[in-house]
Formats: sequence, structure tokens, C-alpha cells
Amino acid sequence: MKQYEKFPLQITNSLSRKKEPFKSLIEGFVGMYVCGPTVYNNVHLGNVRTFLTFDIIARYFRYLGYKVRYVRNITDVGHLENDADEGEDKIAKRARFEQLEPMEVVKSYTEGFHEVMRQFNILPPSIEPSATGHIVEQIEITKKLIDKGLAYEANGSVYFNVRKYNESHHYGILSGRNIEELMESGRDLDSQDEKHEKIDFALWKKASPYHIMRWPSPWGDGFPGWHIECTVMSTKYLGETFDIHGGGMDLKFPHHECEIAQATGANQKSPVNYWLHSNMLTVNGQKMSKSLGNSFLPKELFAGDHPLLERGYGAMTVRFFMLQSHYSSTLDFSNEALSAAEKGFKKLIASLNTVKKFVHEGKGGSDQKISEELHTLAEECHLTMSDDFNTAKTLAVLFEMSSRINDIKSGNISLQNLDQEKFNLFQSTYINTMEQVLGLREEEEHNHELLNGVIQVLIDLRKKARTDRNYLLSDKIRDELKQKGVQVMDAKDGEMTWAIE
RNA sequence: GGUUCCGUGGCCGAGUGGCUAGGCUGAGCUCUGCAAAAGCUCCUACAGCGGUUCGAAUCCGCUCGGAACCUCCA
Repeated sequence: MKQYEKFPLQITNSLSRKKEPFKSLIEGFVGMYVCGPTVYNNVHLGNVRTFLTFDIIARYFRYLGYKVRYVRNITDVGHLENDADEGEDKIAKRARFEQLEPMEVVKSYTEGFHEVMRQFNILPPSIEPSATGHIVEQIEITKKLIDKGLAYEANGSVYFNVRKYNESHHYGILSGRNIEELMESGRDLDSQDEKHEKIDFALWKKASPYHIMRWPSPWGDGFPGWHIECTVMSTKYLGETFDIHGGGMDLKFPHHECEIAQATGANQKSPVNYWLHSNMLTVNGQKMSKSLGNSFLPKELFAGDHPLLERGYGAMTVRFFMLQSHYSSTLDFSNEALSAAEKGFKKLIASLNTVKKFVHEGKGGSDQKISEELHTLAEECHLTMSDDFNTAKTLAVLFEMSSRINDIKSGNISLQNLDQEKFNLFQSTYINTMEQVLGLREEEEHNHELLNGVIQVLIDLRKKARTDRNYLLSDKIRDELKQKGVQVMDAKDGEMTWAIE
């Protein structure tokens, strides 16, 4: 029996706004697309939260035994502030500002993005396509939409005809908007606008003479619209209909709504079975964003170089912090919350190190009650994850498991009296849930081989001193290590453990 | 103005018709050469007002407060 049959997934589908049982299109396979970053600037922690959410989702699918194709794009064509803009796009602006070629901007921020992903232990996707690598396909689908009467050309640009599409389909199906209201609200575009109606959106934009990033097309030199790249790249690699499309909540409208319209218009079928949206990271209750100026960069976080931070925090602490809430809730970022998270995270890591060392030698099994309890906890790890990826609940289970691990360590629970099979499941579940599913590991800077070796020498000296009842020396070693940020802890049997603070 | 959503104990945050969330903080106990760690116990709760129900933090209505989206955004 496959793990995904044993722990069937329920996921909240933004399309139906309900929690639904997950069923993949092809048994045992999952196709997932997530909107990646526009590489015109550094990614901040808000961006990190979204990619972390989908990292967990991809990891858990794999853990359940699905074969996952995870596609996450890089948007390397800058897009305009809105369809009426004539000027430079974001990447071009940045390029001029930094006196670089646009592709230099793209390269530099793409690498920065990858480095941040690595620091937070967010695994790379299976395919990471770029918008500029798929210009041909974007032109093709635009032609197709014109042929079907769902798009029109105007002065070298091409727009999607929302009203026409809405005659046979439902524009607004995802965001819950209707086009009449959209017509009335929203900003007024300038009078020279070529669009028939203001809800129409660009599939292709004519490039002004100054525009650097440009490609030839049947409508003259230009560049693709924002929404079309995701439609092209998702359907190219995952098929005209695929399982999961994810992204930040703020992309629901218009981006994802437009994706649905384009793909449905072009292929006559709904592109995505399950839409997943991760909620925003907030600061003092407000969305973290570049434009609001309240964003935190990873490097500021690590160094503690930010007015709202008292000190620096590690990437894994933040990863843990973010997993304490559900991905569909907003999460407020603060120094206090981080500091609390750090302590909890360290507990789980300490237990991880402890549990790895346990070896069950015999058959055991005299302590059925506790064995059963450990077995139940292990199952709960999966049940909570299968309940819409509820990492907050999973962590609560892990904390209970951590207490039991400490019981075993201190002898409150006898390891050899436990049922071997149940204990082994408990042990492997704790380790795998921490490492594989949640992607938590020791902070990188705490993991230097040399440092650990040197500390171990001091620990051995201290053990000797304690055996000799030379408490003066043993306390001196402990106190001085403590001063340097290394906490030494004595166990009952004379063993010692230590942790870097 | 429209769409979507939220309001949980000192703080952060799960939860959804009846059964302990969990973490951090605070108090106490046990263990320990001393500490630390750990284990155990305790403390404070569901914005307000009505309604449905045998029973609601959980469903419905209203009020108050907050957020996101409607424009580039993860």
C-alpha cells in the first residue's frame, strides 16, 4: 500500500474555496507549477514564505510516494506597471540604474535568489524555465487566441478580449469578481489606450524605440505580457491540464484569473485542478512588500541589521517560525516571535540529534502502553500533514515526540522495553518528518567540522575532570565554553551533550 | 464602493458543533556535586450582541475592529 493511500491528502482548493480530497490526474504522479520571482531585485522574506510553502508541499508529495514534477519559473522579462505604460519595464529600469545590461541584472538576481533558496533549504524545482526562453511559444499561443477571436491586435500590441471570453466562459471564477464591477472600479487608463475595454489585458506589447528587451513578432517588435508566460510554461511542461498551480495570494487576481482565461480560451479546457495560494507575511499587520518599504532581506535577518530586529537569526529558525502557522493564514513577523521560535526550534533539533543515536537491540515489547502511544504519535505526523499540509499541527506532534525522546534519554522510559517495530517507526518518523518533510536541520554555521572537533576535545577533558571529582576544572571549562556561547549539559550517566547558542 | 478573509489566553499561533493544540513567557516540584538540560504540575481563552442547537471558539445574523486584492507584487 502506498503511503498516499494510507494517508490520503485533503487540500484547500482556491477555485472551490473548499477543502477537497486530492486525486492526481495520473495515478502516482503530481504535476505542480508555482509562479517564481521576477528577478529585478533581491527576494525578501515574504517571497521566501511562498517558496517555502510549496517546497513543503512538493516534499510531502514525494514523501507520500508520488513522483512529482515541480515547475517554477523565473520571470526575466520585466513587466510594466500597467498595460497603459509606455516606458521602461522593471528590469530595464534596474539595468539603467545599476548601469548593467538587462541580462546582467537577471543573472545577478537569479543567482541571489538561488543562494537564498539554498540557505533556507528550499529544494530546487524539477524544471526552472525562464520567460525569455519561451518567447516563441508565447507568440504561438497569442496567434491561436487571435484566430479563435479571443484576442485582437491594436497598434502592434495584442490584447485578450475578456468580454468575448466571458460569453462562453466565466472570467472571475477564481477571484470571485464579475466583469461589470471590474469595469466600474479600477484606475482610469489614459486616453490613448488601445484596449477596447479596460479589463482587457495584454498578451503582447509593442516595444517603444527605447525599449531594450524586445523580440520580433507578427505584430512587430515587442515583448510578451505578464500572464502569458506562466500559461505557456506550465502547459508546456505539465500538459494542458495539470494537478496543482500555486503562488502567493496577491497573484490570484489578476494574474491567475488571466492565466485561466488564456489557457481555457486556447485549449478549451480548464488548465488546473487545484489552485493553492499561500498567504502573506506581514509586519505589524501589514503585508511585507518592497513598495511599502517594510521588507526584510535575508542578509539583514542573518546579521540582525534591521531596526525591528534586536539581533540576527538563522535561516532554519525562520523556516521553523514560518511552519508554525498554516500557509493559508497571514503570519506576523516580529523580533519577539522569532526569539520564541528559536528556542522551540533548538529543542526539536536537540531531540533529533538524540533520537538518531538510539538503537533498539532486542524484541522488547513489555511496555505496550507507551509503545502504542509512540506509534500513534508517528501516525499523527502523517495525518496532520495530509490535512492540508498542516505544519503547525505537525510541529505540535513533534514536540510531543520530543518529550518522549527526552524521556527515553533520561531513562523515564526504557528503550529496550518498547516494542521494537513500533519504536523504529517512531524513530524514523521523527527523523524523516524533521529532515525530509519539513526540511529542518541544524543551522549551517553550527555545523563546522573543525569547531565541533575542538569542542569535543574540551568535552573529553571535562569528562576526565568530573570523573576525578575535579569540579574546579570541570566548572571552569563549562563556564568558559558558556561564555563563548556553547552550553554544556550533563546527563545522569556521566555523558555530556552540548549546543551552540 | 466591490471581492476575499481575519479577530483565540501575557506573546506567537493550531483548531472547527461535545473530547489537552503546541511553542515562548511566568510559578512550583523532581532529578543533579553545582549548574544547565529534561520530566511533571499549575496559571490566564475564544472581539461584542443576538439566534440555531441537548450542546458553539466552531453554524447563522448584526455591530465594532483589522488585513489582502480590485495597479507591479510571493
